[in-house]
Amino acid sequence: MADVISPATKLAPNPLFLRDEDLRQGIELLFYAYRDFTGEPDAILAELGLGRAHHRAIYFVGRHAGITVSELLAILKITKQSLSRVLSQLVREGYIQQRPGKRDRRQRLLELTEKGKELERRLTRTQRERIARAYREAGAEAVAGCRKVLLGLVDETERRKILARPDGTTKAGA
Amino acid sequence: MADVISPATKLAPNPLFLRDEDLRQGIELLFYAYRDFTGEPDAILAELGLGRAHHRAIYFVGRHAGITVSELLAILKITKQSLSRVLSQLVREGYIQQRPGKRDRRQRLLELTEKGKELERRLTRTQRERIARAYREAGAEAVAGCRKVLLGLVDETERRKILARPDGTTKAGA
DNA sequence: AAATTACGTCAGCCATATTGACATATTACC
DNA sequence: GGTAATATGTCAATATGGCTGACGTAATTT
Repeated sequence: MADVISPATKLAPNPLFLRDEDLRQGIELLFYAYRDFTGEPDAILAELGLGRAHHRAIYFVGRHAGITVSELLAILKITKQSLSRVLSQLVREGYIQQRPGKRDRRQRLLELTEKGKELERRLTRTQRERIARAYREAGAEAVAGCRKVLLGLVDETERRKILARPDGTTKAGA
Repeated sequence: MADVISPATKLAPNPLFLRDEDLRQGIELLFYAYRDFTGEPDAILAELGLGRAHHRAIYFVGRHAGITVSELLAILKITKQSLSRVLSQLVREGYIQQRPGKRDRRQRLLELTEKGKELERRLTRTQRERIARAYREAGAEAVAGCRKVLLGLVDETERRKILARPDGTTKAGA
């Protein structure tokens, strides 16, 4: 039960659901799901001259109003230069608003403007509906299973953060 | 039961697992899982001067030996110009081999060389291990649920193709 | 006063995608 | 046999979203 994955072999007669074929199906399913999951918002964004990166920023700023730049960087795992470009465009075009932190005035706490919230809702709606449909069709039990598995795919160090994060929505820092 | 998603409202007292909060968790989980799922192979690829796009091509050519260019395009959903660059590099560097179709000699059937197979195994191994661990920890039932949900996220027209695809591995065309 | 932190920015590079136009070989059809 | 359609490739231009490295500034910490 310890060596469920026989290294570098396709013919491993693995027990259960851990056969090479099943794992490959998992890899592919994740690819297809992600591919189609991002398709609809991408189309909306393209009209506005924005890209997927903007969506991610808008999404997480909406989710954690008052988030700092470095916290956002930690979530997105990109460099500050990359984020900076995205963020400054969103500020320039009035989707996101910055205000200095109260406790630490070096910080620039981020929040969505009304325009930003509107776009966030519009973008997220398509994904929420897609997920809701999938959830509904699969049933509560399957959903619980899905969450378990997906969480297991995340780097271990990140897992705690994610579990700690939800509900900690209103972190108005100033 | 029909309008489980009340449009543009956060406070919808939805039944079950379909509350806004749950759906958002789903969105995020997918983001985190995908982010970390692609991290390891990306590092290997970077050393070789390749990118994620090369991985995808290698993966699916490995999975469907003898696949045609247009079939591969249909899976990846990118333009042929994009694929062309990736593919010609992989051929040039000896990871992928082309041979004309037997029945239709316009086709260039794709298959991995030994070098390509080696790289494919190396890349896929990290993902397979990650999935295997997640599966093992979550249990068979959760895995089944996960598959159901992820499949539900895929565009409907694609779903059939995916279900039809697995096992149809050996499509040696020439 | 000096070091560190939070953030921004400039410059340049690379990978991955796009569209549009055109070329070639092959097959299919009338 | 000639024309149309198909499978593939290619050239050129463009955009996006990452990256590294270096430097700057304001605020906080020590």
